[in-house]
Amino acid sequence: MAGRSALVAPDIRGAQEEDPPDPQLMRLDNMLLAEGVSGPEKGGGSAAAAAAAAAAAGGASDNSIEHSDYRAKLSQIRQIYHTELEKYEQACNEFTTHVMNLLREQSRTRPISPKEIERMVGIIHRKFSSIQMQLKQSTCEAVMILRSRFLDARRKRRNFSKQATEILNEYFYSHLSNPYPSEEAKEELAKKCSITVSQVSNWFGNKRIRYKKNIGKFQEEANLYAAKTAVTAAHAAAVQNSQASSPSTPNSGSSGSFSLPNSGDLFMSMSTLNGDSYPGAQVGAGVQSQVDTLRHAISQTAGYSEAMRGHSLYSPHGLNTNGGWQDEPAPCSVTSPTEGPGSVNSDTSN
DNA sequence: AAGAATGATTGATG
DNA sequence: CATCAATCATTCTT
Repeated sequence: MAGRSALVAPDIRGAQEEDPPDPQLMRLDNMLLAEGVSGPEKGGGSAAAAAAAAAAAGGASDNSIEHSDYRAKLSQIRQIYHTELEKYEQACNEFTTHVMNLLREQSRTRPISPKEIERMVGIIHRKFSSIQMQLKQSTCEAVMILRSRFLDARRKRRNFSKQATEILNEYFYSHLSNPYPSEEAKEELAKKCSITVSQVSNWFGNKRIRYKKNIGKFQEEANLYAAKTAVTAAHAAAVQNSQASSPSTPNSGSSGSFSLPNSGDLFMSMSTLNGDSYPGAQVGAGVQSQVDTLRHAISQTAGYSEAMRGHSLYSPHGLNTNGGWQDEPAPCSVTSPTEGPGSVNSDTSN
């Protein structure tokens, strides 16, 4: 950061930057330079740059909006700074000439030595340069505040777009048994949602915690997204039997649409349905994942009754009662939600 | 305006 | 280093 302090402030136009090595002033100048406030004039491009950034953003608007906003504010500060500085210089010069004229007039009636004049001018300049220093200081302060307000992304955060949250939720609920996307998956999601990878990580971190915190709140969302992904995957199949699995009116928690007497039984029936819909052939891993999501939807809905209300012993999927997802033992093991917390691996599927 | 939702940060932990 | 848990600060919803 202290790289280009080479030609710093030998003179800034007015050039009454004092000879005394004032470290404070040096620091202020350095910072203003580094921040681009007192740097090269940079054309009149403040608005142009902001507009270009905003225009070029197009799809990736999340990051550049903050930046353009920040830059706009910064250029505003810069403008004020330059205006004030110029004003001060002008005032200084005017005042100096004024005093000089006065002295010259007085020199007729009084002998005034040039030393005295010099001293007067020096006093005036010192006075004005102290004012300049105040200006610089306040400008630095403003820049610091601006930085802390805009570069600290915690402030002025923007919610992700609806589409992005949908994509993230789809991934989360379709990988509910192990919602830990790999780096590649994170990159993919980031690209799809036009957010950064760390944002994806943040989102998953928050989601995991908050899902685990109270699963009840996420019930409808869970089976909604699970069903949605399942339908999306096997779109042709679900059309015919829309009565059975349509989540179009599942509101207000009443388990009417999804009420099922025996979870295992319904799971089986759904499975058969799924397999049936797919005309044989490619019944590979793809169908498996669909079954997975469907199973999640079903089990979630099934466990809605009151298992997790008072007692938090309802642990769906790999979710451990102690917390933490803990690797799912088998890719295909069905953890029936109606069972007690004791038996986790009910392997016998019938 | 109050409270919920939400994205980001921080400190602890293994 | 990634994750969890708590917390902050903003935005959305009522």
